[in-house]
Amino acid sequence: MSIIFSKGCEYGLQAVLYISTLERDRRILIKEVAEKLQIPVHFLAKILQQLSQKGILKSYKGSKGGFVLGRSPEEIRLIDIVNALDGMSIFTECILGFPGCSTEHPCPVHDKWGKIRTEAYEMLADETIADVKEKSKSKIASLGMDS
Amino acid sequence: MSIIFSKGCEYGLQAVLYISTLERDRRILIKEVAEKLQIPVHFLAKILQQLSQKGILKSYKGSKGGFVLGRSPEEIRLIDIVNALDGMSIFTECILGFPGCSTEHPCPVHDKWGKIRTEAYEMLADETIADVKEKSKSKIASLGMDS
DNA sequence: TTGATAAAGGATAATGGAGTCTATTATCGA
DNA sequence: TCGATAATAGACTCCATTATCCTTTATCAA
Repeated sequence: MSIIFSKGCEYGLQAVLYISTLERDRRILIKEVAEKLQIPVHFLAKILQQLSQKGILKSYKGSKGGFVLGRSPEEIRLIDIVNALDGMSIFTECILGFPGCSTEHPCPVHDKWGKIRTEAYEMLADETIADVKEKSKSKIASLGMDS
Repeated sequence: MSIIFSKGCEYGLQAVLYISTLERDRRILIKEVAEKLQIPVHFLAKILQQLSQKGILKSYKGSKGGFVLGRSPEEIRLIDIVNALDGMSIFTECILGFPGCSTEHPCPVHDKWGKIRTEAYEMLADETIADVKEKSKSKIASLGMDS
């Protein structure tokens, strides 16, 4: 087993991307997101909750409630979502698991992995959900199809 | 939480790197590796066992037993160890967790992530444990020091 | 042949992520 | 004001990873 992001983080990324493809002011129900993306509702509820607390989403309780983006899509970067849900440890910890991996005491792949990790970081930090809106739309549109 | 490799895979990589820094024909005890790298012995035993079954290590039972490399260090690539312990799913699965992510139905970061993932793969596939032997030595030498 | 050694292997616990369930709180509309 | 709605919040279950323990098997040396 190897993973990049936790399941919750994957779900969170998908959910925010989905919401970003809809009308900006429409309040989206957890249920709708869960059904569209095939995510367990109660689990998704937790995740959207965290994203609300971090300001990435904004939630409204009660009837006519639901979720909207917490700020404009140009101001939500993929890294914000990752940071909110999984934190930044993936960008700081040694890929080989060695303790104290640093410039002074680098692991055998410290430099090469550092370069790749930086690229990954920059990708996530450069891309806003506005940037990928159209790609998100077509990917989500493909989800219903028989695989 | 986000991880690249499982704990077992990290330990396996560290262990093989450690063994590679020692005399080629010396039989290394699990206990020695575990103490040097601060890995739970019994857990490490399982991992070295798997690596033996895959031919990356060779084991000898009984007194004067222990582990040696299963083939020459020039023929053991980091990716071999990863493949033996975690498999290749990290190089095939969608980073956002979308099902059916492919050229036909790419996720929003399919191309960019694909490029980074390929670089990561190539790094692990290029580096043999012979290549990183000296770096392994100095990293492992630094482990005892007070952090 | 026997005792000591060390890996193999199976059974069992502990931990944490993933997922479920239910009660509570806030909001809307009638 | 009341009932319906929907997010919030906490407790709880489940399961895979991580870790531990113990018995068996193989090997060496005396």
